[in-house]
This record gives sequence, structure tokens and C-alpha cells, in this order.
Amino acid sequence: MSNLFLRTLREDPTDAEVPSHRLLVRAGYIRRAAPGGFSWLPLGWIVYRNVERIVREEMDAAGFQEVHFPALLPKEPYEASGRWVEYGDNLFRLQDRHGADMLLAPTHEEMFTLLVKSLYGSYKDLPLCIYQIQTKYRDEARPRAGLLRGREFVMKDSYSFDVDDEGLQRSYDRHRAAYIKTFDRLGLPVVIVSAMSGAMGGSASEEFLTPLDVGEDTYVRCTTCDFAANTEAMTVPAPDPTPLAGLREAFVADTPDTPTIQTLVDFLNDSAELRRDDRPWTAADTLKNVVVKLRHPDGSAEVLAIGVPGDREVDPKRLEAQVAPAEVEPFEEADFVAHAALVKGYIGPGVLGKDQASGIRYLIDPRVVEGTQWVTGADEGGHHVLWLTAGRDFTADGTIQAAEVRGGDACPTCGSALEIARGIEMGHIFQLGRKYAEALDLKVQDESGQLVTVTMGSYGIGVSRAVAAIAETNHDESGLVWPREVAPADVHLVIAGKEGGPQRPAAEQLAAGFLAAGLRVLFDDREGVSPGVRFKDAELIGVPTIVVCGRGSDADDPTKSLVEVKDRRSGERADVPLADVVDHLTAQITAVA
RNA sequence: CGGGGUGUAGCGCAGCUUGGUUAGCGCGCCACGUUCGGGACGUGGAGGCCGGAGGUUCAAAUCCUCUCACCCCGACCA
Repeated sequence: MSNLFLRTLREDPTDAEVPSHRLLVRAGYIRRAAPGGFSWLPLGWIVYRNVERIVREEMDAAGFQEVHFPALLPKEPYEASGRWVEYGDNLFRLQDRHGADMLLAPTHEEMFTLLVKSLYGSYKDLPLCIYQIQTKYRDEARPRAGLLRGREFVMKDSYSFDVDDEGLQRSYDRHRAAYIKTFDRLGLPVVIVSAMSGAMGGSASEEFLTPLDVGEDTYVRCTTCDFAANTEAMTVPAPDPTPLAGLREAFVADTPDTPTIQTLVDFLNDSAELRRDDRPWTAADTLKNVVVKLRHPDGSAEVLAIGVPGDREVDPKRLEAQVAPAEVEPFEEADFVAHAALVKGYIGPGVLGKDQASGIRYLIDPRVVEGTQWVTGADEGGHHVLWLTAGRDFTADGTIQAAEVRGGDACPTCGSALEIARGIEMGHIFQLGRKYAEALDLKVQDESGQLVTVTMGSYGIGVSRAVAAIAETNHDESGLVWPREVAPADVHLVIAGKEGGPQRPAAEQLAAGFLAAGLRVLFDDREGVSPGVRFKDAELIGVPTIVVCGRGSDADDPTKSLVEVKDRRSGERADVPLADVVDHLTAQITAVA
């Protein structure tokens, strides 16, 4: 360590909020170099490469082949796929000296597709899975949390090419299995959730989320069966319809001063004529109609009304996911003026729908099935309709999965309660289908000589993000606690004795012994550094085993003198004779591995 | 892009309201000495375009305008 390019910080950097960012900076692993960009210092770079190595080994073991593309690319392939426009402001664009448009790749579907197209033309060439580990660029609206969300980051991206859907499914399953092994080796807990495809396009996709409160994704997981989904992708099933015969007739009631759900419910329960006989009215009995504006990619605007049970909000993320690529904009006062049929606070299904007075497209929550009865706006100030019945008194143009998902909601598979949690996306696997192959005309001949469009999958792992996520899930108050396989060293060797004492020669002898045994050593041989500083630094840096040559250590008497072996994670200490330490540790480490 | 906060030495901060010494403090860094199992101590040092540009003023870290960057909360993603 006396020669190591390292300076630990005694205090937390103020611009770092999340533990991984704080500790990686404090312990001298990374350093901010640009907005959303970090430099790797020696310790950090060792950890990074360990993570990269594990990912690479698992990809290779799965039979995928590594290639490497430039990050700086011409725009044409991305124009062909439509992503030059679709990616929007998140794309780093630049021009070369000739004025040609270039980009820094956010991911490489197009380039992989074109590469395969340029070399392969037969079904006999497939299936094929190739990958790269490469720096990606995304001009994020808000880089944050250090390495967890940068504008420049390293991603392992794989692509599969198959002739048919069954092949795609097999390639997808192989990746899924390889990912499970990879995250297991990285020591990262992951929950596999079904997800939306977003800007990638395509059909089925799953995310590998590491459960973390600092994560940016919200997911639900069933407490009994194995169902799990990103809340964006959660599909609420429609209950069975109720027969309409004999259901109570709807009527309009005078409900003055009830612009909100709560005031309405209170009013109904306080009213002798309107209250229910069986139980009090609740917000869940009301049908809330929310109006938004959609901005389509071609710039056109559309008004959309969404009907959800009144006890639930419309979840903006879920809504965005459903209407993508259109963007959601708020419906403002001026818009109410332009749409006279909509009475703010009293909007009801009576005017909503393409065939109705407003002509506005009306989508309802799947819970609003035929035969359900609602209290909802009567499209007239101060009035609501009671017992308005879906399928009898109104219909919608369709359903939409936009109502918020809550902990305790029923699992769509088994009906048990769902739990809700936050996580960070570590990996994402997509069945792209033929979107890119069609856009870029990737076809192969099948057995009968027919040209068929190739079907693709794309699969990503956030490699640099994984370093942060591992730090995030492996630390305590004192510092980092690396899993052995990604740690910058196996042993952190500390001299704790008077300068000029017997500890230094003992430690030097030990260091040589560790190296000879194939252990990676971080040797704190700094002079004039007090023991307290050494111990604090060792804990901050987080190497899994800390060995202290202290009072009892003397190289001249290796059988009697003792060194302390401390496990960073458990804090367990053992005094081991100097002569036995190397064997003691190698045994311990191989036992774990 | 909207809302909030912050930019002063490598790190953490004070000074700014009410312009006026040579811009301070702690940590870290350098030198010498003491110390040596839980972030030691003394003495002496080095290190600043006070985020940037423009303005007001005899005079600006301090007041005004504009800008840039960072952090947090919301809309996007490995």
C-alpha cells in the first residue's frame, strides 16, 4: 500500500447520497470525472475487472461468442430502425468534420443485426448468440447515485439470432439460465420479474432486479407462488362478470359540493336516502375518470379518459408504459374549456367514449367488468350517478392497465397477497422478435430455399452498475465488505506494532507466503501510520480477510508467535500461529469456494 | 424538462444578511521530533482566478444580471 495509488477519505463526500457511491469514493475506488462519468482507481479497477471476468466466463460457458463494436457509430443504421428518432434526447449525437451525423451507441441491436446480415445467409448458420462488453452512452435526464446510473457505463449486451420462435425461446432460456448463474456468482440477489419492453421493442421480456430501496423500479412479488412483475408490467385480471338481470337501476342524485372522492363518500354515507343498507360507501365504490393528453411520436395530440376505482390513483409509470411510444401530458384548465362536455370533478362515462358526446377515447380498469355498479360523475356540476352499471348503462372503448398497484393486491396467478418492493435493474432479457431484422432486412434461406426473416433476442447486464450494486448490498457502518470473488484482494495484511519492531519482518514474510500460495494480498506496509488508521482503512476498503501482525508477531519465532485473522464480514477473530496462517487461509478460502 | 438545495484548498465547512486587513477553520499533504492495537501529539510549511461571465462601486467571496456544474424530489433506463 505504500506504493498504491490510493487516498482514503476520512469524511463522506457530500455529493454522494447512496451508500455505494459514498463508500466507493471514500475508500478510493472511483472518482467523479464528468457528469454521470467516473474514473476507476486501482482498487476499483480490480473489482470492476473481476466483475467483468465473471460475466465473461459465464457467457463463454453458455456458448456465446464475444465480439466488439465501436461505440462511435454512423446514424444510418439507427435511422433505419427508427431509433435515431425514438431514442430522443437520451441519444448522444455528434457530427464529424464533414458534418455527418454520428452517435455514441446506447446499445447495439442495429450493428449486431447488420454484422450478421453481412456474413450469414442460411438457416444452417443459426442459431447464433454473440455478445460484447462495452461502454454505452445515454444522455440521461438525471444521472444519479454514482455508478448506479451514469451517462457512460459498461454493459454486457448479447444478441441471439434464430430462424423461428421456438429457436428464439431456446436462446432466451439459455440466456436466462446463464444470467441466473452470473448473478449468483457475483453475490447479487436478484428477483426475476416480467417487464415492459420499452424502447427496445419486441414482445416478452424479463428484468433481473436486485432488491434495494435505492432502486428505481417498483415490483410486486407473490408471497406464495413464484409470480413477480415490474409494476409497470403487472396485468390485473378481470373478475368474472355478474349477470345484469335484477341489478339495481341507476339514478342521478343531487350531490352538492362533492368535487373529491372523499367528500362524495362522506356525503353519501351521511345521506338518509343515499346511504347503503348493507355497508357504508367507500372510495372503492366510486369510478374515477381521469383525463390526460397523449402526445404521439408524430406530434399529434389525443385526449384520453381513464376510468379507475376511486380508491386508486392512475400510476403515471404504468400509464406511460401502456401508451408508449406516446407521451402523457396533463389535461389543463384550457383543455377543459375546449371540451365543454367534461365537467371538472363530475366527469362520468355518460359522455366518454368514441361514440359519446365528447368523442374522447375511454379506457377502463379491468376491474370495471360487466355487472359492476358504481358511483360516478353525472357530467353536471354537483351531481353523481349511483348504481351505474358497466355493460348495461355504459361501455368503454377498451381496458387499460394503468391503476396503481399496491402491496396486498391479489396475485393474478394464485390470488394470494402481493408484496411490493423496490429494486435496481441489473439485467434485462428481451425477445425482440423481428423488429430489427425487418427494419434492416436480415433474412436467411430456410430448408426449402425460402427467405425468412430472422427472429432476435437481446440481453443486457449492467457491468459497471453491478460493481455499485454489489457495494450497495455488501457493506456495513465501517465500510465495504466484498464477496471474495470480486474483492480487490483476498487478504488485507496490516502491520500493527512499533516502527522498527519485529512485526514488519513477520508481515513481510507472511506477504511472501500468501503470494506463493496464490493469494492476492493488499499489504499495508505504510510507515508512520498509526494502527487506528490502518484498521479503519482496512475496514473501509473491505477485503474479506484482514490479517494483523501485532504484539505477538515475530518472524524469528514463527511457531510460537501469533497473528490475528479477522473475517471482515462476520467480525470473527482468531489468533493463529504465524507458521500456520497461510495454510489456515488457503483452507478457509477453498472451503468457501 | 418542472420543483427544491448547494458551489470558498484534495475532503468537510465558516465568512455573504450589514461590501472595506494579507480569505479563515478542521481533516488530509510536506519537513523535523515524540508516539506506535482503534482515525496520536508538538513545531514549522505548501496549497485558493471564493464555479464562470458581465455589471454596480473608490472598493465585491459578499450586491445585481446571466450562465455553468453538482445534489435531492418528480417524468426516462443496464
